[in-house]
Amino acid sequence: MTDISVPDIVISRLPWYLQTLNHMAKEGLHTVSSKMLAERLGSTAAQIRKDLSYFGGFGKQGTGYSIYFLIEQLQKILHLDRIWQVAVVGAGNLGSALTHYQGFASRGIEIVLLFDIDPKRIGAQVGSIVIQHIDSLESEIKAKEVKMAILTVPGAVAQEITDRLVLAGIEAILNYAPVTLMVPDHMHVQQIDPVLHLQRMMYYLEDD
Amino acid sequence: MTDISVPDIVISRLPWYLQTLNHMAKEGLHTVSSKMLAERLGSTAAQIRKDLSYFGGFGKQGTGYSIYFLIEQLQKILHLDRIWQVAVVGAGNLGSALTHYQGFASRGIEIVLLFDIDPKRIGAQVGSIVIQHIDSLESEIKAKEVKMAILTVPGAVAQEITDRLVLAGIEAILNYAPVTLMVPDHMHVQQIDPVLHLQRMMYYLEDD
DNA sequence: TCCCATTTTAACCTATGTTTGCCAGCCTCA
DNA sequence: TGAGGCTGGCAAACATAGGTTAAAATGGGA
Repeated sequence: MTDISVPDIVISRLPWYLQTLNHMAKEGLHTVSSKMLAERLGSTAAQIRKDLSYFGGFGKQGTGYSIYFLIEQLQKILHLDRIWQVAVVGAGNLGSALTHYQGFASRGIEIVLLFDIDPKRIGAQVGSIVIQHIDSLESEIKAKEVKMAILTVPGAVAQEITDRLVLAGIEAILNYAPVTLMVPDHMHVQQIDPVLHLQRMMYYLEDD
Repeated sequence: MTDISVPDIVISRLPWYLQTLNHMAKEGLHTVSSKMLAERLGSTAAQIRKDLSYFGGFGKQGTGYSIYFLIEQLQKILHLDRIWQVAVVGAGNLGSALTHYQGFASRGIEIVLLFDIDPKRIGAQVGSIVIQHIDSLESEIKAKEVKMAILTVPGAVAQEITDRLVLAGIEAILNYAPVTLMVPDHMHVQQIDPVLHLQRMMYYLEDD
């Protein structure tokens, strides 16, 4: 359910703050001012203060923010104080690469299911996960009560698979397929299409 | 150089429009109304009309937009009426998967360089590209006059590599590493971190 | 040929997001 | 212990983005 009281654009910046705060913590820092954080992020101090103030006063005047405390608070806000289980649909190059990705486990994300339609791939192991046939998508997702899915199937079948994910109880989809998915209102979708991101930047490049 | 006359948020939506228009063209449609396009995209008709009107009147009253003409115009605006050569830095799972990705060639993007630091990988072929040592990054990029790079190196070295890319003449970076890159003002960076996207959606999910 | 439904366009208005300015609290240093 | 410099939080001002409305153009059908 979408909490409209905090703008989505603010929510979208919180993981980004958190990422840098974690780096700072690793560097041994204990406190940070909004100004310092802004410089590191290429943002502004006012923006960071305003974003954080939606959730309460985390800072201390004259000092700044306790990095440890702020990380803890952001994790609570974003519901990161638990492990989130995620299903990957599509075990091609990209799906396999993502399943292998080290950055998930260290940040509270666990890939627990991996599906494909190609009989030659079924049963093969990617890391510690066995590739299952897409026929068991609904039953496995329901059994494990997985709420998030990563979609790395060809564009031609992405919508069809999405419909099945919705019926299986998935509530959030990270979509790598180059199509705009049509989903019910309660669903959350994030699009990751490298081509779209590159094209956006091409606009600003000189056309030699 | 950033053209401030058209908001970046508008630019960011154009590739998305283009993607769906291309799908519609493949389906055999010839014209589309802003209303129809909005329904397909989960956007609003007014927004689409307003976005397009920044660049001129592409539509016809009573009819809508010619899909073919609109695709052509958007391609011109985004500088897609040419092939863009891109370098990939980091030939791990993700870098290799991206280099293989079929969706680039069909949309005017050509991966022409692939770098890694691991001696065991140098010389290996990924598709039609040979992995080169990162020592030759600057010389190869300059020789080929490549302006865009995809970064799939570990977070720990991402900033260092970025600095080298900037000096080599790269102007736009698609960054898959889980760090916020610090770059000069004239550079364009797009961040693709699956964890950040997932975390953003976790906020909206019930914390069982 | 004329009328009506459709749809863009452009101007305007509303809502949303960002920045600024100010104040109060906190720390440091003399 | 007191003064001065930082710093977060808040509210108001400002800028930007989105939605609405009225007018004009188009095409189709009677």
